[in-house]
Amino acid sequence: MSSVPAFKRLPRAVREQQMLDAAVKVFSRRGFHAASMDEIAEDAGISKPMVYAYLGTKEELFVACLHREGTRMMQAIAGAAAPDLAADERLWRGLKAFFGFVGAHRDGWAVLYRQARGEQPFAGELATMRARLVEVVAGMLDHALRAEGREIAAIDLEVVAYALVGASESLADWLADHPEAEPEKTATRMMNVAWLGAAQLLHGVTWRPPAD
Amino acid sequence: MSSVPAFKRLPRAVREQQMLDAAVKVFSRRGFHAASMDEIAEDAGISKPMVYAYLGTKEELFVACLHREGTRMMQAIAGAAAPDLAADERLWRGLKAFFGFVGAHRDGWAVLYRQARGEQPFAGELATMRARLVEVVAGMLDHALRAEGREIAAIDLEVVAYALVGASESLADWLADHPEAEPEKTATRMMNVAWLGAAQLLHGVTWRPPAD
DNA sequence: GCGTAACCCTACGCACGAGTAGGTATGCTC
DNA sequence: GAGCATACCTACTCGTGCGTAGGGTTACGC
Repeated sequence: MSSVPAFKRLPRAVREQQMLDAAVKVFSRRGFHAASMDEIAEDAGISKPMVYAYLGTKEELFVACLHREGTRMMQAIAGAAAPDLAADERLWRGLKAFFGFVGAHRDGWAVLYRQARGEQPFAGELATMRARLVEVVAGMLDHALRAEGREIAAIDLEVVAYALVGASESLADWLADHPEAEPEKTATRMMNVAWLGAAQLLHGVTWRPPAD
Repeated sequence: MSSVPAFKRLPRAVREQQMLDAAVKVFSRRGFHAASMDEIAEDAGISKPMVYAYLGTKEELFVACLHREGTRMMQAIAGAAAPDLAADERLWRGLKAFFGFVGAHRDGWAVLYRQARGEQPFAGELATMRARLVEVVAGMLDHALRAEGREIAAIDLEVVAYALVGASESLADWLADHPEAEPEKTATRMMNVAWLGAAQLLHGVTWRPPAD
C-alpha cells in the first residue's frame, strides 16, 4: 500500500537490545510474574511473536536481562578496581563504580536486586553473581591482611565480605529510591562505615561478646 | 452419617493461625504469585473458601503474613534492646535477638525480606517496617554521639543506619541459607564490622576521598 | 428440642496471559 | 525478476488459578 511502512524494519541485533531495554524496564516496575509479555512487546514497539522468536520464553527473557545487567555491572566494577591498587583505594574505586552504575541504571539494578531475589528459578543465578563479588571483596581483605602479617579463618573472611556487600546493596537500594542523592557521596558514606570497620579488623582489633 | 467427622471443627482464632502458618510457608517457598490459594488451603488442612472467609483475598492474606511476622520480629528486637543500655550493649543485644529470630523463623524471614521486596503492593509495607528499624538504629547512634559531645547531619546518620541495617539483613540472608551456622556467632561477626566502624565514627574519625 | 449462628464443603465461572498458527511484506542475492 | 531468508503481523488456543455461589452439618443458647 503506502510506500512508507508504519514501522521500520530493523536488524535483529538492534531489535534484541530494544526488547531487552523494554523488558528490564517492565520487569523492574512490575516484577517477573506481574509483567506481561504483551506489555513488554508494546513497550519495545514490536509485536509479541517477535519477542518469542528472538529471546524465547518469558523465563529465558528474564535470564537474558539478568545476564546483560549483571555483566554490565561487574564490568563497571572490575574496570575501576584494578588489582594492583592499595586495599582502601581499590575499595573506594569499586564502590564509586558500583554506586555510579546503580545511579545510572536504576531499572537494571531493580531487576537484579529486587526481582531476581526470591523467585526460585533466578535466585541461583543471582547468588552466583553475588558470590563472585563476595569472593573479590574477601580476596581483597585477605590480601591486605597478609600484608599486615595477619590471617583470619576463611569463613570469617567470607562473612565479613558478605556484610560489606550487603551494606552496599542496601545503600544502593536507598540510592535508587532517592533520585536527588549523589552516587559519589553515597560511596563516601559507605566507605565511612565499611573501611573504618574493616581497617580495625585488619589491624587486629576485634570485638568480643560480653561474658554475661 | 458417621458420628466422627473427618476433620475437627475449630474456633476461628485457631484456624486463622493455622492458615497464616501455611501461608507463610507456601509464600516463602514459592513467592507471592507462584503460590496458589489452593496449596495454602490444602497445607492448612482446610478448604479454600474458608481462607477467603477468614483472611480475605490473596493480597490481604499476604499483608496479614507480613504484619504477623514483622510484628514478631520487631517485638523480639525491642524486647532485647532496652533503651537504657549503653550503645554497644544495646546494639549487641538487638543483633542477637534479630539473628536469633531469623534462625528460628526462616520462613517468616523469607516472606518478609525476599518476597515482599520488589512486589509493588507490598514494598511500601516493608519499607515502613525497615524505616522503623533504621530510625531506632539512627536514634541509638545519635544518642551515643551526643553523649560524646558530637553531632552529625541527620542524613548522614540515616544513611549509616541504613547501611548497618542492610548489612544485618544480608547476613540474615546468609544465615537462612546456612542451616549449620549459629545465629549468635553471626551476630558477633556483625558486631565486628558494624560496631568497630560505628565506634570510629562516634569518636570523630572519618574517611575522606582522595583528592585525585 | 428447636432455632440460629458459626463452621465447613464441592463445584463452578471467568478473566488473564503465555505461547502459537499461519500469513504478509521487504530487501538481498544471483 | 525469481528465489529465499528475514522481519513482522493479526488472531487465535488453552491452561491455570482467583474468587464465589449455594448448600450442608455441628454446637450452643433458651
